[in-house]
Amino acid sequence: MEYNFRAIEEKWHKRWVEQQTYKVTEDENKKKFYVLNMFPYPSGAGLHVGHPLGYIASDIYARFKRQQGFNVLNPMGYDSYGLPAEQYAIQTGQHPEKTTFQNIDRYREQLDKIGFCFDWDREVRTCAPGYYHWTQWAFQKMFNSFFCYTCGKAQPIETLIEHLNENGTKDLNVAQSEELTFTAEEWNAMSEKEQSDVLMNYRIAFLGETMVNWCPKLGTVLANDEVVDGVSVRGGYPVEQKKMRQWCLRVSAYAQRLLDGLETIQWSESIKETQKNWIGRSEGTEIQFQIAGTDDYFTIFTTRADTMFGVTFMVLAPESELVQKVTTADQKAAVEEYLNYVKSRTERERQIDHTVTGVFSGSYAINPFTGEKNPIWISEYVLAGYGTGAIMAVPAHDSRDYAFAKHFGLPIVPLIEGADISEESYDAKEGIVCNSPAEGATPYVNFNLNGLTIKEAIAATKKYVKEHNLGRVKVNFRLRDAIFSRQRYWGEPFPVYYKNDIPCMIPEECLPIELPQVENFLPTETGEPPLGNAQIWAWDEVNRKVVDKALIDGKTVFPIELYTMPGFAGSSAYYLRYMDPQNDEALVSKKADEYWQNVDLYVGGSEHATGHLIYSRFWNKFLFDLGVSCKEEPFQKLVNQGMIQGRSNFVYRIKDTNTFVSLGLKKDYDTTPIHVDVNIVKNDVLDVEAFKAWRPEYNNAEFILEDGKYICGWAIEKMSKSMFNVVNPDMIVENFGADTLRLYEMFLGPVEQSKPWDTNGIDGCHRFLKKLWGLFYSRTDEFLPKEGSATPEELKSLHKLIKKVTADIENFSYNTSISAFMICVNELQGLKCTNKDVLEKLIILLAPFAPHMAEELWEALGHDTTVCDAPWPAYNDEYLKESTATYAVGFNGKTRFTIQLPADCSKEDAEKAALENENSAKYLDGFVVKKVIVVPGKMINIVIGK
RNA sequence: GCCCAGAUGGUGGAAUGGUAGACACGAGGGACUUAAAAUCCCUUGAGCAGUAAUGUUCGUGCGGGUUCGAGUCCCGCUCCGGGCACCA
Repeated sequence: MEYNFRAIEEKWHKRWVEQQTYKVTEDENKKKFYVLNMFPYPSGAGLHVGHPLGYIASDIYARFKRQQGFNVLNPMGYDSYGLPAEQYAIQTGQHPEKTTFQNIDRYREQLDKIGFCFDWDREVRTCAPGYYHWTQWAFQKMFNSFFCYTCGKAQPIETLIEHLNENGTKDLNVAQSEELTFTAEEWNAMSEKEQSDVLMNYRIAFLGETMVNWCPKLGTVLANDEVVDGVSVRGGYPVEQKKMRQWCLRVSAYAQRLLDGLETIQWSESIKETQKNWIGRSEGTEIQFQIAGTDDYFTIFTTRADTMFGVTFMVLAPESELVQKVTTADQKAAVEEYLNYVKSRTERERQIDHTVTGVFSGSYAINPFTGEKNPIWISEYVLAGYGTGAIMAVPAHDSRDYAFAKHFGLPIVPLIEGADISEESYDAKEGIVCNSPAEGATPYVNFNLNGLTIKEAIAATKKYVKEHNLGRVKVNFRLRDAIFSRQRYWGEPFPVYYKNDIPCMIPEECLPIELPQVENFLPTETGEPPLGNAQIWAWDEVNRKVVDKALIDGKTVFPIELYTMPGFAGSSAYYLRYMDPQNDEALVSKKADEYWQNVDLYVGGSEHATGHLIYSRFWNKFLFDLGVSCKEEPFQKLVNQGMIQGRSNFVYRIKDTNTFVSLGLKKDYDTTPIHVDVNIVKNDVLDVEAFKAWRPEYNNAEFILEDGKYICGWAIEKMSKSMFNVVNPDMIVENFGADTLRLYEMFLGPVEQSKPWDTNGIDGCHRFLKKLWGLFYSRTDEFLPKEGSATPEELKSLHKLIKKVTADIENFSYNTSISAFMICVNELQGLKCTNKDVLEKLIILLAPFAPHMAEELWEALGHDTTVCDAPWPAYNDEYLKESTATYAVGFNGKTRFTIQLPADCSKEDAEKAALENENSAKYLDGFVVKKVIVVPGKMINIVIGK
C-alpha cells in the first residue's frame, strides 16, 4: 500500500478536532509543563517556511513531554494590535479590523495543515476586548504604583502619598523622573493639580514630558527598541527627537532586577549579553564641583574616580540646564552660536559624525581634590540624557576627552606609570597610578594614590569622596523608560479621562473600554491621534459609561485619552492569559497561575531581545510584586530559533537580448543576472517552459543550454517576495505532506542556527517516511507486523534509537535524531524486521516528529487511543552491549590498523593483543615501546621511540 | 572602539580530547522498465603509487602551544554574523 499522506493527514486533522485530543485542563495529579511560542503578528503575507520552524521545534518538545507523562500546555494566539497590522491595513486601503481578522483566518488555515498540538480553546487575540481588558487593568495598576528602592519592589501609590503627607520627600528612596525636594507642609499646601503632577514623578505608568522618538511618516512616537540607526524598524522612516508629553513606563526602576534575573534563567549567552548591554549598568561616583566665584555646585558622573588628578577641563551637554548659568557675558555670543549649530543637527548626523566641536563657557569649576580651576566647556559629545549631563574630562585616559583636548589645545596630564599618551589616550583600566600631587601640594587634602592599581585607586577615591561628603557612589543604567503611547488607531485605548487636565482612571469595574469605531483611522504627520475622530469618546462619570463627546461639560462628562498603547502592551503578559483565557474576573486566577507557574520553554526569534523580552520580563516582575504572578521570571528557558534565509535562483540574460545563458557558459558573455521564481526551478535546473509562461516578456525567450539543461545560479538572501525566493509551507504540505515538512524543517540543521531554505533536500525526508511505511505495509497491501520475539539485532537497533532520540530531544538536536531514525529504519529494513513490539516502539518515538503517520500506524496496530498518550519508552543498555569492539591501533598518535577484540576486553589484554598483532611488527622494528595508552572499546595508541 | 557567537567536502550538516566528514542532498555508475516515474545497489574530501585488491601523503579559516593523540583545550591573528556605542 502506498503512503497516502493526503488522506492520512486529512483524516487525523478531523479526528483530533472531534476528539479534542489537544485540549488541556489543570490536573493536580500530573506535573505541568508549559511550552510557548512567540505568538505571530498576522501580517498580510501569510506564513513562509521560516515561520513554522520554531513552532515545529516546540511542538516536538511538547509532544515528547506529553508522552513522558507531563500535562503540557502548548497554546497559540495572535499579536494582533499594533503597527505591523495597521500598516498592512493602510497599505491595502482597508480597515485594520477587517484585515486583521482575514489574516488571522489565513494563518490559522496554514497552521492547521502542519499538525500542531495547540489547544485552540485557549487562543488569545490581543485586539479582543476580553483580552485587552487585562492590558488596561495592568496599566491602571502601574499608574497606581511606585517603585520603592528600599524594599526593592512596586508599592501602592497610597503608601507614597502617606509618606509625603507626613515627611515630604525626606528619607524617600524611590524611583523617580527627577529628584524633587519638598516638605510635608509644602506637599499639603499643593493644589490637586500640583499634587497630581508631583505624583507623576513617581508612578510606574506616568505622563512625562520627555524627548521622544517622533516618526512623522508613521505619525507616532516610538520606543527606543523600535528605532535603529535613526530610522524606524518598521518601514525604515526617519525619526526625530521631539519633546512631547507621553505616557511612559518606569522600566528603569526595574533595571537591577532585570539584570539580576538573567542569572536565574536558561537563556542563550548572546541574548543575555544583549540584554545586559541594553540595560547598561555602570557603577561609578557622582562628584560635586563648585563653579568658581559662586556658591553653586554641579554634579558629574564618572566610573574613573581614580583620575581626579588628571582632570584638566569640564564639559556640559549643550542641553544641560547649567549652560545658561555658567555662560559668561563675553562668551554669550559664542555659546549661542554653538547651541544653534547643535540644534541644526539631526539625531542621525550626531550619531554618525563625531567631529570634535565645542565652545568655552567662560566659567571655571574647582576640583574638590586639588582646588585647581578647570575651564567649563560645552560640547555635544556629552549627552544630556545620561548621568548628570556633565563630565570631568581626563584627556590622558579617555579617548574622547583626548580628541577634544588636542583639538582645543587643552593640557593633558597622564596618571598611569609608563602610559604613552603622545599619540592617543591610555583608556585601559590596567596599570599603576602615579602623578598624585605631593603631600601639601594642594590646599585641600593629603590624598595620594601613587603605587595603587587602578581598581584600588577607584575604591580609595570612592571611600574618600564618601567620607568627605564630596559626592556619592552611584549606579547608572542605560536602560530608558519605555514610551507607552502611540498616536495611532489600532491599539488598546487608555482607560484614562481628563478632569481639569488631571488624568483620572476609569473605574476598574467599567473595564474594558473598547476601541471606538472611526471612519478615518489614518495617522497624521502632525501627531493628532486618529481617536480624535471618534464621536463617542467621552467619559460620563455619573452614568459610568462612554458617551458622545458633544456632551462634554467639564463637570460630569470628560474627554478620554486619545492615544493608544504600543504593540508591546498586548504581548507583555499573554503567557499568563493562556493559563486562564476566558476568565472575566481576573487576568489569571490564583489557581491557574499556581498550577502553570511560568513558561518552561519559550521559543522565538532573537530579534525581540531588547523589545518584547525586556518588556514582558518587566511587566511580569511588576505583576509578581502585585502578587498576581507567582514567578518573578516569565520564561525559564528560552530557545531562539535561527532565521530561515531564502535561496534565490538567477538566470543570466545576455545584455540587450532576450537570450538567457546557462550558468556554466555565462563567462563567455556579458550578462545581467535576474532573479527567477524558485518555484519554477528544481535542483537549480530551470523549467524553461514555465519560465516562458512566468512573465509575458519572456514569452519568446531563447536559451543557451549546457548538457541540454538550463542551470541557474543561486545566492543566499533574505526570504522575500522581491527576490522570488519565498517558499510557502502549504505548497510543501500539498506535495510532500505535513510530516515531511516537519521532518525536513528540523533536518535542515540545529534549530538555533540561521540557515537557508533549500527545497532540494526534502526528497530525503520524504523517502525516509515512505521507507518507514514500507516496514508496515508490503506493496501488496499486506500488514507486516507480527507477534513474536524480537531478535537481538532488532532490539539493538531500536534501543540505540531510543537512547539517541531521548537525549537529542532534550538538547533540541532534532536534526541528529532524524538521522538516527533514518539509520534505524535502514537497519530494520535490512533485517527484514516484522516484529510488532519493535515496530510499535518505533512509532511511539516517531509520534512527536511525524504525528499523522504515527497515529495512522498506531491505529493499524490495533490501538484505539491516541499515540500522543503512548508512554515514551525507556532504553535498555543490555541490548546495546557489543560482543566485540573495534580498536584502532596507532603508533605515536597515527592510526595504522584496526583489530577486533571482545567488548569486555581488559586494558592489559588489549595492550597485549595490539603488541602481538602481526601488523605491529613492521612498526615496532628498530624501535622500543615507551608507553601504551588504551581507550576501552576504541583505541590503542603505542608510543614508540629509538 | 567594547562585548557575544561562529568558520569542517560541491551543498545542508555529524563528531563526551580517541579511526574527521555520521545522516541527507547533489553528482557519477549500475539493476529493473518499451520508456519515464518510482524503487534498489555501488562510488563520491584532495593528492600520489598501483591493472587491481590496496598502500600512502595531505586535509576541520591562519600562525603558534599543551598532549602519546586536537575540529574539540590554551595563546595570538584573519574573515563573516549579531549586540552595544561620543554612555564618561
